[in-house]
Amino acid sequence: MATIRDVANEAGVSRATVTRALHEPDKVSPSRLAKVQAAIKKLGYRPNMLSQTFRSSSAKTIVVLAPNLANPFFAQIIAGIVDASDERGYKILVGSTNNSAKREAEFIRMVETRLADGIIQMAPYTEGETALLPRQHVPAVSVAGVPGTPYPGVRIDNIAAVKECIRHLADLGHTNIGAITGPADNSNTVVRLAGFKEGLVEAGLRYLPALVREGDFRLVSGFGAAADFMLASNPVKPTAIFCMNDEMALGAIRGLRTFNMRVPADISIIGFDNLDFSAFSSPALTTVEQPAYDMGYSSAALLVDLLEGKANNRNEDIVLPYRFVERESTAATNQDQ
Amino acid sequence: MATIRDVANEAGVSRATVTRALHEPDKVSPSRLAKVQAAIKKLGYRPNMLSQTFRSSSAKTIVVLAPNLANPFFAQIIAGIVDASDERGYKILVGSTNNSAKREAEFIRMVETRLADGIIQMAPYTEGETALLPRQHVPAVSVAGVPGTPYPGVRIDNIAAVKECIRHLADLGHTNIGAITGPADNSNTVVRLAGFKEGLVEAGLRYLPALVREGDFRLVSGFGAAADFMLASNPVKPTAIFCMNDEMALGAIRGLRTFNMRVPADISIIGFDNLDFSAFSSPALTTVEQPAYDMGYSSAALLVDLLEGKANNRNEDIVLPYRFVERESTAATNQDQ
DNA sequence: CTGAAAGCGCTTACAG
DNA sequence: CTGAAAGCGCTTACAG
Repeated sequence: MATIRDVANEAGVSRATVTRALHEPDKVSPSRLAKVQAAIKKLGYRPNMLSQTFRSSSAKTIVVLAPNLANPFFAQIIAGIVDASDERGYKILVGSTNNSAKREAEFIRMVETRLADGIIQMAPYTEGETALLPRQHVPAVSVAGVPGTPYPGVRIDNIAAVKECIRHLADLGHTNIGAITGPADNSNTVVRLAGFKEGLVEAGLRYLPALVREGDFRLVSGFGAAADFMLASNPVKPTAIFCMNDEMALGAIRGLRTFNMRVPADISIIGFDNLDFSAFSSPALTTVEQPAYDMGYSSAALLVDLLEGKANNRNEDIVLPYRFVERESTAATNQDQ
Repeated sequence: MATIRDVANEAGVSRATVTRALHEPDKVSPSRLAKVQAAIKKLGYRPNMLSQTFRSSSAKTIVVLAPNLANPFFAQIIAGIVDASDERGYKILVGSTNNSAKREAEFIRMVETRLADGIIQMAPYTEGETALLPRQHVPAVSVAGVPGTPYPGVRIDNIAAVKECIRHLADLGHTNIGAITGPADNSNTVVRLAGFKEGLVEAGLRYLPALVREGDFRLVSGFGAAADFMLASNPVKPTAIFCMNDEMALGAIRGLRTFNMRVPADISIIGFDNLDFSAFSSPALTTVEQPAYDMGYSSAALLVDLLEGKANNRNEDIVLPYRFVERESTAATNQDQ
């Protein structure tokens, strides 16, 4: 590979002049500029970006910490992050933590060692062994998280969204409203569960732990939780289930079908996220739309602003609007029951 | 940030000794080693990886070129790529090309400028303006592509897989078998269409262009194509449709429902990929399983082997086994028709 | 085992 | 506008 020295020799100028021709061409005399450009072309010169990056000690790179890359909701967010980063000239390094504190620490170290400039953490966990990031002095932004992180985030108002779901169900006449949650230590689970309880109270309903099952945000866990509801000895069965994401809702619908329960005739199901699939399932899923792509886009834009000193560091969350989407999976209580 | 010089001063040794203490500790006397380690700890020293990377002129980074990051099939592949890369000590840079040759060129340049060591291209396009990569001298591997790329790839035997789908349909008594394809210029579309035609021939059936619709691999396009079949003036309607991916198949099922067509009673549907969702849809989708995660994992392992000279460069594809998965969306032809 | 020196490829004051 | 020099932080022969 040709270096700047080769170009300088070829063009008969100094290396400094080559640099200037590259970055501040108007500060170079036309004749030399032409010579340099000819030399660059002749030699097929490309600046060594490893060197540039080292010199400027900025990698122009953002690490995205994702708990689960195969999750389609996260995939949407990442698509938004990548587009915003591209526009701002930043590269995206993917970090799959698998909820391991050790893995997370490695990525934090990448920022400490200048390999990356900042971190976007998707759906950060609550206080647990995976909550390393807050303790480090690393530029960070969370996306699809919850209030109260020590760094700014881009999210929706989860509490309000969940309450709207419960109100919808209560308005349809449901009194035994169940829930399928995410992992108990997940911050979104905690917040949405709070919203669930508040929604119940506002509807004049009681919170019954027997009507709640813990899932892991994946399809199968929704299937299993639904089956568990059907098999439980508890005589009180939910006539409606709020699921903390669409995948579990879709899994639950399928699980219910195994027990010959029709959705929504026998039982109503609500999801959360509004995946593309949710509009095309049978029945189409009633859910809460999170603007995943926009959330990703905004989080990257926010982090870049922070890195470039264009945003105040006041640690305020950007709260994007959600949208309640009523489709076919919810209906009035079945009078036969 | 403390540098190696600070550590050397603090420990009272030379910088070379610090480097050795870091990388070849057994070549350093125990007493100095201890001093260096103490200094590192005291100063909280972390090697500047930008500098290390520059010195060794290897970024230990792989660029993943993805046509569409939000696609769940690709998300699975990426998950595999990331895991394999992590194990081998490589980082993953995400490149969203949006099928733009200009964008693709930028990522190729990253390799040329040493910012990355190689490229994994997902589902590469055929000869078109987006087929820049083959012409460059850049270490590359394709994943989920087709035979004939100028660099090695990890894929399944698409032709055989599609033929198995058609045979399944023919065995069920279908004679009017339609197809919903991907974009016409997509290499997977081209290859699977060839398999479709071969399958028809082997089943003693004729290929009818009127029974083929072009989609774009997304849900809505499957929906639209199905609607188009129903609305077409052509009296010959398919009694079974082979869809080139699961998303379009799921969209098609939904579209058919709009016309009161039941799957599989009135019409059979086959997908391709076997997304998680496909097992949980109603009806559950008959499809071809591509080992997406493994394909991603293998492609990254292969590229790293290539980069490190551990694989011969003979440009042979790794062909992973697919699996035909019969579920509920296919059935014998409806006798009423 | 150890250190002084040179160098990776680029850019940034500095002096002219 | 231009070039010589110094330096970013690290590592690699080289000599001892």
